[in-house]
Amino acid sequence: MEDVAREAGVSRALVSLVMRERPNVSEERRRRVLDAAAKLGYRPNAMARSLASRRTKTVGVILDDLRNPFFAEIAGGVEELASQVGYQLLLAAGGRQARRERAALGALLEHRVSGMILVSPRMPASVIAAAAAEAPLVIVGRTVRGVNADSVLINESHGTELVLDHLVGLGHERIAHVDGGSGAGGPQRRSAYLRGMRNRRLGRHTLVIGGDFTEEAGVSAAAELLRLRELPSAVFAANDMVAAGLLGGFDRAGVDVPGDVSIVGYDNISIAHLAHVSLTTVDQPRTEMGRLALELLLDRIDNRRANEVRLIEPSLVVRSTTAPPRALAPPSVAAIA
Amino acid sequence: MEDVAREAGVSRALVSLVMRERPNVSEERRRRVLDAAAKLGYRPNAMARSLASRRTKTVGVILDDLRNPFFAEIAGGVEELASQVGYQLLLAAGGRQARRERAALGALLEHRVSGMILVSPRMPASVIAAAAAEAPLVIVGRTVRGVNADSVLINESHGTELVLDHLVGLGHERIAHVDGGSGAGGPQRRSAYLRGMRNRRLGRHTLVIGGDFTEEAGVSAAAELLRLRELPSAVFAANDMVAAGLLGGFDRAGVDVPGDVSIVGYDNISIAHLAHVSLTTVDQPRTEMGRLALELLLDRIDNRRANEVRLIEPSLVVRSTTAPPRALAPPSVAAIA
DNA sequence: TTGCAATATTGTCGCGCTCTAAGTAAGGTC
DNA sequence: GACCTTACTTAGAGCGCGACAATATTGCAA
Repeated sequence: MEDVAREAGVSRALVSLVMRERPNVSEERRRRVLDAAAKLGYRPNAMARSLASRRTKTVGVILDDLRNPFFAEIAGGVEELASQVGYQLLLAAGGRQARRERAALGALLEHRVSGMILVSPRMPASVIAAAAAEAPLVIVGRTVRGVNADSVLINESHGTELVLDHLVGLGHERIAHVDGGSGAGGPQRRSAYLRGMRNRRLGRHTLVIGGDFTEEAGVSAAAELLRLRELPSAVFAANDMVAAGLLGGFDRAGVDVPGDVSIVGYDNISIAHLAHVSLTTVDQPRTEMGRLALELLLDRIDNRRANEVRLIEPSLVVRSTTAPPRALAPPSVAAIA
Repeated sequence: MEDVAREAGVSRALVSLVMRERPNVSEERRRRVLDAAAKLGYRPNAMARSLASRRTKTVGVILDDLRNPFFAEIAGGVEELASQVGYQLLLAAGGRQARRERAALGALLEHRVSGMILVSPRMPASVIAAAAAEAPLVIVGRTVRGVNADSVLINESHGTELVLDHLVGLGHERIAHVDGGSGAGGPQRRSAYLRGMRNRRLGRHTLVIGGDFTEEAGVSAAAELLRLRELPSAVFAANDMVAAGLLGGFDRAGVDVPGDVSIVGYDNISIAHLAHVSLTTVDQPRTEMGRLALELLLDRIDNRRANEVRLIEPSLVVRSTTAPPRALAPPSVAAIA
């Protein structure tokens, strides 16, 4: 900085003012300083700047795994806004392990991030509460009671209701659910399914197949369903990967979708709309969720104190894996023949 | 740090030694210091540490877009290794725009990252060369001549050869290519296709449809192909998204895949293996690419100077979108009837 | 003329650490 | 008893800035 000042023939303080883009610097000096900086290849040191100003222009994001498109897209939303407002992104993955998440959390706090976004954290609430005391926090996809943080939540029960409304509207009664296990949204979707079935007086048709959020779970769920005396007329999968597994499993077994059985997924991942899949599913605006999370975080960095909870409303995307059940379907070509 | 030292009844220097996990500190003192730190909620300040030590434990990654699984998976590979070796990840997306990439580059350099990984950068070579002078650099998916950096490259022409071998082996001659535009690997695949066709004396069947790496490009390519007097017997798509678009477009037009036309993709994105897609495609080990890029970078940070180029060999994954062309296929059921 | 805002300078402190150099104290070794 | 080595302390400099505060220097209007 000294050198730049000398080169430009100005004071060190003025260089600092120019670098921070402060007002009240004449255009002429600004140019001289910038030219000198360019000539000398000077680049302000973000570390020194943060140390002196006690502010960093970085936010931390902790998520499960970048290779899961759901998380990657949320991170993409955060990144997009961050780069627009001049923030850097410090990213860490916890790999579904609370231990690794805590390590990542610690590292981000050592970097004195301005704030953090935790996406579906697995850590105990106490750890999150402690973190909230050290940096502004926004939590995505999980509720943590009594923590000073904002939340971005998906209205899982609404999403599930949309699915049930759609299927019941088509005439389905025997609607099974393939579970997502303990992953983000899994338990909520499951319990919303159970509740929704009861409320529709379909409790007797309730059927939950255990699983997780993988395609393999869908494949084995299909196998399990095929072993039943009678196939349900519709299956609500915990997410699209499971639905894809179901599709594959049924396809190989010669079961027609949606003729013999309707399938609904959850997430609307990019594959869902492909013609060969064309999966009816519940859409969640992931990029917007990331964006919103950072918006809330930036507000909070600017000293807003209220704990906001933003409920994201999912929507149903009807494609071609759902149809009325066999009994109610219009006579098929085979029947006519 | 002062406070921790006082609390633990030791000197400030010792606290520093403990925090840096240096040897020659007795277990007893180490415990006392760590306990005191925990009690006071002390956390070393990474900024101050970097400033004083002139080293940061952070690496920067610049990629196109996190919402593109290809990039997200590479980033995932980088992240995985980074967290294992105690490095932080500073991530920035360039959104396919050289301007934004340069801004991200500048920001990362201001943060004095230990090194950077550029994934398919769009920036001019001169900018990259300048960056290489400021920080260790590894470039993924692009060759930049005369730059002091390591590279991780995919052997695109080998991948393309695998595709052509496969299709020609099945008996195809009229093999069209849907282009990927100027994106990463696009031009290479295109020219490898042209060369490969010529070498196989199929130059007269060469047909390139313009496109980019999107599904929409695939859909409109399908439409364009359908307007021809005669459909090619096979189509080599620039990537899986394009292939998916082709599948959709052909499906809606009643064209049978692989009966009427075979389709090969490129990338082996997660959807490719789904039963309802089951796309024959070229696989690239993305996570390993990310991991390898960081390995090279860490070597380079430790002062290795040679410019290494690692060529990643893709492999062909044959699924069900490819078959012998109609003329050579065994008589169909319809023909028998 | 006085006044005053915008512009610029000078200088000093301190952010929270690392690093070096030099020293002390204890125990172990020959 | 001289000499290590290991464990620790003391002291200070300095990393590259930002944040003042105090002071000039300029126009330009009242």
